[in-house]
Amino acid sequence: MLNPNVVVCRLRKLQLLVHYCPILKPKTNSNSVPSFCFGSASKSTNLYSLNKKISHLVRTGRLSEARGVFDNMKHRNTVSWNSMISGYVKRGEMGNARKLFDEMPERDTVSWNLMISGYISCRGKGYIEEGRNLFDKMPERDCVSWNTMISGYAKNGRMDEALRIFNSMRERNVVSWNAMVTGFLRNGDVARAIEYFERMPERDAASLSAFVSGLIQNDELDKAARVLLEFGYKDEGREDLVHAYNTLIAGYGQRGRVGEARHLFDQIPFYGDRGKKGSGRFKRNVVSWNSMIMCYVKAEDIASAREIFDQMTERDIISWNTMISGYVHSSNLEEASNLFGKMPNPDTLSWNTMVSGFAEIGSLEHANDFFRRMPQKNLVSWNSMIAGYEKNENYKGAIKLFTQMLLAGEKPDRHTLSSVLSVSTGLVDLHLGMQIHQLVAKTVIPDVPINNSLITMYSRCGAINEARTIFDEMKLWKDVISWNAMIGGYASHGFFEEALELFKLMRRLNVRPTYITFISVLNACANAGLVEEGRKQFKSMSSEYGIEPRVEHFATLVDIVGRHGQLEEAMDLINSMPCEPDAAVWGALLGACRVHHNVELARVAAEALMRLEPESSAPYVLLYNMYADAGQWDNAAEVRMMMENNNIRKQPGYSWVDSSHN
DNA sequence: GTAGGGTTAG
Repeated sequence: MLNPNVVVCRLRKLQLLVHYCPILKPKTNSNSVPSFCFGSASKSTNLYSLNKKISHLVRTGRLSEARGVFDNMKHRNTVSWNSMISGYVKRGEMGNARKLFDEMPERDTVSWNLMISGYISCRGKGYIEEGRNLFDKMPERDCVSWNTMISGYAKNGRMDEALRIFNSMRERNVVSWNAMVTGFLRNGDVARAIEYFERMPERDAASLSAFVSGLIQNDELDKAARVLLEFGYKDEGREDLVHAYNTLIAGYGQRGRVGEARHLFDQIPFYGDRGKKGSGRFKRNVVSWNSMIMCYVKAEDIASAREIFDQMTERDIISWNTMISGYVHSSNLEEASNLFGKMPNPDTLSWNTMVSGFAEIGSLEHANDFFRRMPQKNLVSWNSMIAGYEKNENYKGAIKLFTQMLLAGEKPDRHTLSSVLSVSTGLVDLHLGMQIHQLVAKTVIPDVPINNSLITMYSRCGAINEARTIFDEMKLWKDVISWNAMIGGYASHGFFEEALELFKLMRRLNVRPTYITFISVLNACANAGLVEEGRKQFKSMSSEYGIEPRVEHFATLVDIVGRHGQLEEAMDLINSMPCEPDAAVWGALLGACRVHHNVELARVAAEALMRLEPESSAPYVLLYNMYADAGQWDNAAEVRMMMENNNIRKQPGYSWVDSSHN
């Protein structure tokens, strides 16, 4: 067993570790530079190839290696500095970028633009202002600088500022217009996006695909389709017009409209033929095929997905990964493994798909095997494996891996933290949960799901006031899960009035309850002995909200009315059930019969239980005791005989029986 | 090496 105190102690240390050194110091690698001498003839070629090397390393995310090369260069030009700066900018390490920018001997337009872009695209205090500051100070601004400002403001939701920049530009190019259209769409202003799209003096393929993609993000799928039909031919034909079509195919797929996606996919060759001589020529590319696979995968039509996949003459890594994920999502890990074995160069994403696939179906050994063997892990790899342990209730494994992850220098994100919060909930370990809560506060901006996990954790651990604090702090940013977690927390900890009070508030605020809400509400009624209220809530479920009661709701209502002595009503309820009553339902009835000494009905309930759970001794024992209490010794003896005949041994504890009789 | 657009994993 894992000692919780040890875990807490270890976590506290690791927390400090994460807090004080979130990112490993860049390793400088002097061996990565060839040690031949730099003659004047080879100087420029060396400079060129080293610059290329830096940009390659930066592109592949190997920033510390790039820095190593950079530091060891004898001669650098502006491109060397700019490449290095771009690496830091891409990672959002503006401090490091700024240091280089300040140190570099000569800055060109690209250097300034890089810094401006880094600052203004960063969500963070003061960054946008600093970007603006540099923009204002910049000696010779080019079109890229202006466009950077537009898209930066747009990314941060400040379309008013973006517009001001746009309006003060003397010369705009197509990118300026595209950035405005994209900005409006990103901020949900479809009307103005349309206006600007129509006002554009010229449009290129990017204008069209950006517009289409933005419309789709705003759930304007049909508008997007119309735009494509209207402008798709007319516009100067560029091969990359297919981008826009690919977007729409994927958009259809995302919303389950596979038929339309397929239609568009099939039409592309015809669109391409329209302007056969000269313009308007484009054809399906690998992304079109991949998107089509994805559509079928989303629609859980794996056979069709495979058909597309098999028809492809050229596949890229995304084709393979999408197809594999299709098999993973349909729990066909055999075929997924088969494809994984066949694919040319599986990348981290491929490995992650396999890890999460096996974890999802509960094969932790296989998941772990893939996880251990993968050549390169990323945050998703760790998260998938940790989530796998958590979902399969291997909490010890989850915590162990989480610890290893922190030790490996990987910084947890909301996915990690949400998993380990669930671990705390599963272990009902308040101390662990509080530690994770602190980590949450330091690491992420809490969103609704994370707050919900916190509410669940605190309420499950009995810290109902802490749960309520989080709940109240969420203000308007609650969803139905938040309400369910809080109401459920109250109901399961004996705060029935609070549970029902909160439920009333929820209804007043027009939050639609779910079947889970009603389980808690009925539970509260049951435990508070509120018979009439219970009946009323049960009825309102279907009459007011159209939620058909499930077996859990019936079980609770049977418990409510049964315990109140309304055994006939309880039996009628069972007979009226649209689904098969389960052990919980019959158990509730049996418990009620015991309290109210109704041996006849008890026998019915007990026999049903014997059928449903042939191994369990509980119904026999209960029935025996009831007959004995009633002095019906013949019947009691009969039950004992049945027990012996069926080879049932008495075992302690029956969870479904009324707790007061346990 | 800098500005706008398409497909895959938790």
